[in-house]
Amino acid sequence: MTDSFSNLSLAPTLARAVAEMGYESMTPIQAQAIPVVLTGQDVMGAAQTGTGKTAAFSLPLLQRLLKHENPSTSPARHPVRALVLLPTRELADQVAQQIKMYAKYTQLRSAVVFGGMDMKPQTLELKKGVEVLVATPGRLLDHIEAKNAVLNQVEYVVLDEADRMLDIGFLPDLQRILSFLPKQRTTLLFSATFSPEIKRLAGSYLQNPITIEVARPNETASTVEQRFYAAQDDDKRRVIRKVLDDRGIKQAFIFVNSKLGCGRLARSLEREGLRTAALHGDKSQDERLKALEAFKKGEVDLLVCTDVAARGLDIKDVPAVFNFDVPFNAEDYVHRIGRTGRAGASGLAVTLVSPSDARLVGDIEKLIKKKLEVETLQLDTRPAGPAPEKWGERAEDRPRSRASEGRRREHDPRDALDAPHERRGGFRPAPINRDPFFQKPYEPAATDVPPSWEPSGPKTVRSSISANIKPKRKVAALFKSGE
DNA sequence: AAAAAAC
Repeated sequence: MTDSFSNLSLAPTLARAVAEMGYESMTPIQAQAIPVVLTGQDVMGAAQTGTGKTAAFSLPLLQRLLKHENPSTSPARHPVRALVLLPTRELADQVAQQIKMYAKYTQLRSAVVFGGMDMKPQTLELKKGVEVLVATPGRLLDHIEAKNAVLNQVEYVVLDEADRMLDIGFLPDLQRILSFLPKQRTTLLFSATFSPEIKRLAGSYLQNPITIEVARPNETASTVEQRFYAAQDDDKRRVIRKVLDDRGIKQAFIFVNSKLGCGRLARSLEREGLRTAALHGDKSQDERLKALEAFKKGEVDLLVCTDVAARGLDIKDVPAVFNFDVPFNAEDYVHRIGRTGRAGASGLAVTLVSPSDARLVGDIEKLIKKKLEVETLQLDTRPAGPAPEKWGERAEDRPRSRASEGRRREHDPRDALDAPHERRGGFRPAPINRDPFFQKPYEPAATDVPPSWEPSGPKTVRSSISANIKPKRKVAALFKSGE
């Protein structure tokens, strides 16, 4: 077997840990990346999540740390020799835990630092000395400024979820961190998606990189069944319930685009009797951890989350992912649905599409190079009542419909719980909410928008409609009367 | 149109 770990001649200490974890054969990304990383060359690696990416870079990295002692450091000191950067705290934690397991029988020490936790224990660990440091950017900069972390001996730097690390929100911090590292070093970049812009930008951080692509990048796992259902906002929860019922699905991730919407949707579902937890960046780290744990243990069935949970989280057996909101970036769609159908399991990804989302669906279609059909799911309990509300109206102005009557308040005091939990600011630049690497300016064609956005009449139900060509018009048409 | 990442 050529793809066996035993053919790698890993250090016995590493081989033992790998064997103990039950790994025998390598995944494709491991089989391709490990030999290259062992040579010390720069790597740009594209691989779906759930394909063993972490082992693909950490095993050869640990091997090199073991075999190639840095001559400029005395054995008594333990400078940081490898730095692994990730875009979310949960990911940093997860990757750090894996590295700890791989390094279990070596003398190499590792540590993880991220925000939302007390600095002191992290500082103590850093002062003891670690060879491998896993971190999120903000907290790492704190430790650098406090002189807790000295990075001038770093030989290897890994940017996981590299497309996110290189986007405008992270780039200033990342550049600052990189400015503390020696120029002479190995740089490894890994991501499930690589847009051409990111590839170009990444090139400026790499020296003669070897490109490794296992699954074609930006391609979604073939084990995931992808569905797009047209739904007005008020119907979305019922569509979710119906899909869960029809398919007998117990657990799911539900992605939304905003933190406020996350808390609200979680409470709505909870009120409807579903066991739900919310996960977003304004929750305390403790709440974030608890939400994730509760979902892993099966104490809650639905995890309503923002894109904080879109990348890399390795939770076994998530049978379904719902996109309550269509993601603003098509790349995020690929990452979100990557939460299901992991490691060869089958998964379901349902995206709920409202008329204004048509362009976003078109973007997704282009990215994954797959023809998408927006279907209408017949809701069993839908009363054959009056015409649906106008699309243009604000939800608050509309008469309350059906079951939500009297239950909803315009200002739920618990929304205050979703207020920023931690202070942000300081030297960070003002938030820029556009992402030039991913966003292309949208200029509607003359024919793109219907002349008048009429209130819709009785909704016609169609079995399916192709969003392949001019998706904006097609999907919008789905909501228009009598077409 | 948003989210993420620090005290």
